[in-house]
Amino acid sequence: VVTYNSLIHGLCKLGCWKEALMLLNEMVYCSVAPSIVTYNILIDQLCKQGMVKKARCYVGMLVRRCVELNVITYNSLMNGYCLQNQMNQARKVFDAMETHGEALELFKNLSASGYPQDVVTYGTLLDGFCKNGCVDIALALFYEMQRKMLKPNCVVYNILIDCMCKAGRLEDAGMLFSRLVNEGLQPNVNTYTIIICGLCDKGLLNKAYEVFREMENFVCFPDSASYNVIIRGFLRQRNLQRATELIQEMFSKGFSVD
RNA sequence: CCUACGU
Repeated sequence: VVTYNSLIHGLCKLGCWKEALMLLNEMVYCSVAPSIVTYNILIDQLCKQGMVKKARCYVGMLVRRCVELNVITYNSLMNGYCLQNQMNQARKVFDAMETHGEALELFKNLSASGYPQDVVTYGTLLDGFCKNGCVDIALALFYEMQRKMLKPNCVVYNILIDCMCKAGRLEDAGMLFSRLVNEGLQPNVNTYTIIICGLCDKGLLNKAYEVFREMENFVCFPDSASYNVIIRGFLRQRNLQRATELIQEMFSKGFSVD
């Protein structure tokens, strides 16, 4: 099953749906039962490729066949709606996941109740609202998850920090960063890249460069995205000197420029 | 072997 799942995952990512479905048929033929992971891969990839409608139908079909789904299935579907900016639909999936199944009928036969929202559920919805410019709703969710005793992780903080940076609210981003550290969490490469990006967008390249150089002291080594972000920043300021220097540096580390 | 974050 694991081998089939990996192959199906790869084919779906490449958009080779025909081949993926042939493999699915083949596994049934070889009496290898598809698992929940197999279904989740199909649903997630349909969603990521803009076919939420199909994903939704597929979930409906699995439910009718009494296949046991899980929180990942619904997180994927919810993410699909977020990616289409269909936040009302995303919210409906979210509500349908409420532990105490009354919300069940809000989303016709989704049968999502009893799969309590987890940190990823919140992170997904938060990100959806942030990307749709609903910062306040996102923040409300951030507080709501804590009331529900779900500890925001680094990804959740990154989502909010990115949102603040993109809104030009660097002070708020900074406060969230402090909070992340105060909670005993470790910022990761994404955290720093997000902040560097925010500083670059504000034209604060010296500060951005400082963060870029200091992140290594916190065991976060700049990756290809970090380099690309700061190089773009310097190019925008016409600092070809610094940009060239960094391009060479990233090349020497085996990264490539976008 | 599957789900949320940075260009």
